[in-house]
Amino acid sequence: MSDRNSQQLESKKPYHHGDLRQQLVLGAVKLLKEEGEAGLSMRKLAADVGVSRTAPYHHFKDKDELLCAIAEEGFTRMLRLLEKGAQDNFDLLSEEGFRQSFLEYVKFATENPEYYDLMFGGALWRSKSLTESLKQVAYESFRKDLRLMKRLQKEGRIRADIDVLRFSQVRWSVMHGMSRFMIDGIYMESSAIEAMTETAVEMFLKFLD
Amino acid sequence: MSDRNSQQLESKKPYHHGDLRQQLVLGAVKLLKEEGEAGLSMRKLAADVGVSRTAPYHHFKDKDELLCAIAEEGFTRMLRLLEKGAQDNFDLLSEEGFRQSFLEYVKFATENPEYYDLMFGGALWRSKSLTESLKQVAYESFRKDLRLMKRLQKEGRIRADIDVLRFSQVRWSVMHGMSRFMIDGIYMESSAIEAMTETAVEMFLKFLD
DNA sequence: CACGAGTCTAGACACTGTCAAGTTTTGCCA
DNA sequence: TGGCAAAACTTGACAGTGTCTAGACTCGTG
Repeated sequence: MSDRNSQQLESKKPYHHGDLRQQLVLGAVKLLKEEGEAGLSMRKLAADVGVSRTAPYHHFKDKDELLCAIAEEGFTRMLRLLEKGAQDNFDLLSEEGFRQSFLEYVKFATENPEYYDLMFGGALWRSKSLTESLKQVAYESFRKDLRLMKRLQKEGRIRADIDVLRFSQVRWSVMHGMSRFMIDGIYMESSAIEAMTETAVEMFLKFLD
Repeated sequence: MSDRNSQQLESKKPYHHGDLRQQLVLGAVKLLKEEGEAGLSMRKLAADVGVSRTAPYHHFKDKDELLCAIAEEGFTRMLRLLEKGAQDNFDLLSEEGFRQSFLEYVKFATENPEYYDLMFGGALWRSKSLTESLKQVAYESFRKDLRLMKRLQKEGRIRADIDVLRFSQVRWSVMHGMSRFMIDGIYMESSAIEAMTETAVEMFLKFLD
């Protein structure tokens, strides 16, 4: 009884347990962080949160749907971070701005591999189990980047003969490739990040001239 | 009895079943191709090949060790392809050579996702279960690329002030990022490959001038 | 010809995702 | 206020997974 009350105090409990959905997502991220992808099971998660094995299925149709929810949160987190960075340093195509945006992207990826894996991992995208809302936020991210590039081109910061769609895709590919190599432990020395970024930035800036 | 004999004819059978190891790798690749990563289980594989569930464990300590063997084969396949390409078109840093090497890499990745996933997937690299022989062939691939770049720099095809290690890493990152986006179904239109490659090639060539 | 190594098998265990059927709790409306 | 449908939760069950152990077969070599 006192358990119940204390739980009611620290988080409003609309129905029985409380906001289980939120707690499941949080708990899942924690499990992923601590034990990796293999360590996240519905049953262990349920036990961790303190409900029966099948309780999560009243909030998520699937394990995939849970993973989609995490990925979705990942995207919003990332967008928040990148937007904040963009405000601090708006001139994306200055040498410093470009470098910063690159480093911030890879930093997010390497510091939040649990999220990044789900956001850009084949597990979700390749199966058709992509949640509609995840699709939306993901595509919005891509479109947002594209819009930014178009604006920069309109302002004359990118040559008119460059296809901004392809430019955006190539830029994202470099960042993605570097991030994946780091996360997956193929390039291991994190010192490489800065050096590689430096080379990449030089390349992009020279291309834009 | 006649089964045994016919099998003996089409493949030498040193012990009981025959070269189970090879057949397991082959069968696993087939399963991966047909049903994806989730569709490959030790038990199903064993049934497919026609042995008991635990038979594979006499040839591979782990499921991971099986996957390593596949990844290893993937590397040797890829190296063979790329080397053949390099012979046909030796001048890697000509516009056409650069384009070709790029396209060939992405082509291999998108046409053999079962291999590519295991070769560069976090599943194997992040866990410490990397086979020694896989590590060797993988690192040899990276070193090979680096040696090539060094040679090109010595020949004056790459400016002396460029750090070839970083150059090689960035180039590989773009190819890897593009490949991953395509394989994972995030960029879907395969027509994008050529357009993106075009942009990337322009960029690299301009960088080298 | 026997024996040990190499190869395969059946049985068992702990785990997984998820379905079906039942129980409790809640919000809402008469 | 009472009652009821719906939402949230539980227990039980099933098929599938990786992998361990103990035993059975078969082969090359002594």
